[in-house]
Amino acid sequence: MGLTKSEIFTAQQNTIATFAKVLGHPARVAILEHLYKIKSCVCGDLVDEIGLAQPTISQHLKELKQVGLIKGTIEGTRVCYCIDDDKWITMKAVIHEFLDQDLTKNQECC
Amino acid sequence: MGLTKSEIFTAQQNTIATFAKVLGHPARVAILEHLYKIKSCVCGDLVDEIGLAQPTISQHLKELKQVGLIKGTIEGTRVCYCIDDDKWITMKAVIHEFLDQDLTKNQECC
DNA sequence: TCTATTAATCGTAATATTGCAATAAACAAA
DNA sequence: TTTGTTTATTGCAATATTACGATTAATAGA
Repeated sequence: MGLTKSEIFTAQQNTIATFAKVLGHPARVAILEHLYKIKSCVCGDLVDEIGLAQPTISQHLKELKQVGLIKGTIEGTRVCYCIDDDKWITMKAVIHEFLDQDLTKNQECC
Repeated sequence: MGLTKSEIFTAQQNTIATFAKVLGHPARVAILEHLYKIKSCVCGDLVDEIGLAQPTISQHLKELKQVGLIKGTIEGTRVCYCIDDDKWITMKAVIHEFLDQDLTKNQECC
């Protein structure tokens, strides 16, 4: 079907999945890494930096913007993209909480 | 195309994306959470716990198994699934490293 | 052996994702 | 106004994902 049944999961589970999903493509990982490295950030730079066509980059930026991880400011003909630090911190907290579950070994089976 | 151009990204970027992708569905998040809570872990339990059909759960388990996050041991007619702690630790390290990039505010733009 | 139980696989339908060429939109500068 | 620059949008093709019914495979137990 290709359609996720989000209703049957908790809000937390859906939140984790939403953040993880957007990180689930190397281009978006690369974009975020690049936005961290440089201070002034423009889409054109990203097209050069990453080896994908401009519409493709634009689309990945859109997805990152939709979950709120980046924000874009129009500056003339250019758009200045940068990471939304608050959202990044939220994502970090959500994913960390999930990943840092207690590693009590399940020795009873396996 | 639907086909990710992994060649143009670094191994680290691809690794992050691979782990994130598998966490990018609430059912798989729920499965992992459940496997953490209980010690003895069986596929049937998961079908009851999560509200998806048995073939669907089986498919999600397969994806988790493919990235190595879980392992299954056959026990009679049942299969005992549990988290591969080593792989979990690897994933944690990889994702933490990415998420904990220095939050040096990009005040120069935005 | 026959039956029940459990999980994997197959097949299929619906939808989503990835990628890009072509085009549009928005603005700066000549 | 015209031209160039930059980013977004549209439209499309190819592939991937999600979900499930039907079936199969494997084993336990009567």
